[in-house]
Amino acid sequence: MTLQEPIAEPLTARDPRLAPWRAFLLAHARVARRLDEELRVEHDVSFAEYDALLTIAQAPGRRIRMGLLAEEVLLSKSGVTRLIDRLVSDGHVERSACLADARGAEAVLTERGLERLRAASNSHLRGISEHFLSVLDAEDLTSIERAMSAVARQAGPGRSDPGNCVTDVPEQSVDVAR
Amino acid sequence: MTLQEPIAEPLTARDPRLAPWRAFLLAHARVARRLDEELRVEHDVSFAEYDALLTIAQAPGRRIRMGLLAEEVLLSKSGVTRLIDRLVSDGHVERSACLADARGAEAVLTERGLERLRAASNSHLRGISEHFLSVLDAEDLTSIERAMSAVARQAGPGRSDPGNCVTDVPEQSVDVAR
DNA sequence: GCTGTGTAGTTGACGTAGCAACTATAACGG
DNA sequence: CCGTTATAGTTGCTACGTCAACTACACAGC
Repeated sequence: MTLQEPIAEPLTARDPRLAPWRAFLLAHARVARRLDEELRVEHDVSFAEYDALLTIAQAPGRRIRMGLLAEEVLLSKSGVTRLIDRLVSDGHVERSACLADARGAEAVLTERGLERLRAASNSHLRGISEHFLSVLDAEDLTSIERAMSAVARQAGPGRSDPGNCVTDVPEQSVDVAR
Repeated sequence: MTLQEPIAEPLTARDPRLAPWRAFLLAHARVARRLDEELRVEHDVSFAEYDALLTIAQAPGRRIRMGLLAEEVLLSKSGVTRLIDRLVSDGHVERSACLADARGAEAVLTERGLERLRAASNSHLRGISEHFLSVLDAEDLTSIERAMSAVARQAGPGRSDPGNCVTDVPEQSVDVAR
């Protein structure tokens, strides 16, 4: 189909195409660990918590439904329940009943949560620069984005109902970076 | 250093260079989840267990020191202890005292473990093809390998003593794929 | 050879995530 | 309206992984 047949041969354990795959796994493991560690040490926030805070901050009104949050941060429903539990007890988030749907709950970012996010985003973005972007040139970045998007699309959504593949992020102005 | 200055500006939350980063995270999360799920459903083995079995199988004599295994599979020492505990109770691995160092222990692959690995490697390699390689052409692969290796190198080893960056894998003939 | 320091691996306590079961509400059909 | 079915979140149980403390041995240097 492309230069070489995409699936064709069963692929053996020493196929050279496994090298990029292994590099991909290794790179992710190392970078994720480092960023998580940095966030914890410098801001007492885990990577998952940071991701949740950021997602809530970017949502309209700085509030988001639990289910939607679960999709955004790639966690199960119960995982999100517990993550929000922690953020609530830290005072970073408040639970709020959903007006439109009495079953629903929303996570609302508190002022404290926003401050924490702003502070953490500084070092986190620096970490991304340092551990990821710094060794990649513009060409790498376009290539990676295209390839990784294709992979993500191919692998499909991570969990829950397949009928709800929300691709559009709210994209509100937050700019926690500055 | 490259085409654009490596770190330069502080990087804001809406920098376009974050898109590849996000795609990278998403791709990893989805593919890793899928592969793990497939291994569990089809062969009752987790991704981590598979990785350990494979690493042991590739080591000389199909046995490996615990510490070395920890580095290879990107786990803490205690993580490996427990992983091997599980594999031992499944009958896939045996613990063996180390002749050269009485403190040490080795994990030895059993016949059963090797069979399991062979079976699992079939579907696992198929999964890698399907969820990762199938959407990438040869050019993508070289690009990804180079970029990801650079990232992994930059982020440094995941844990433990920095003085022991073993890059050379034993590379014994095993070919569990066929 | 004994003592002090370093290293290999295990264990205990804990944190986090997942699945399945459950509760409460919504939404639909008659 | 009322029963049926679907959906949103939470909870119990369990699996897995980490750190810190611990045990046992190795390897100096005297």
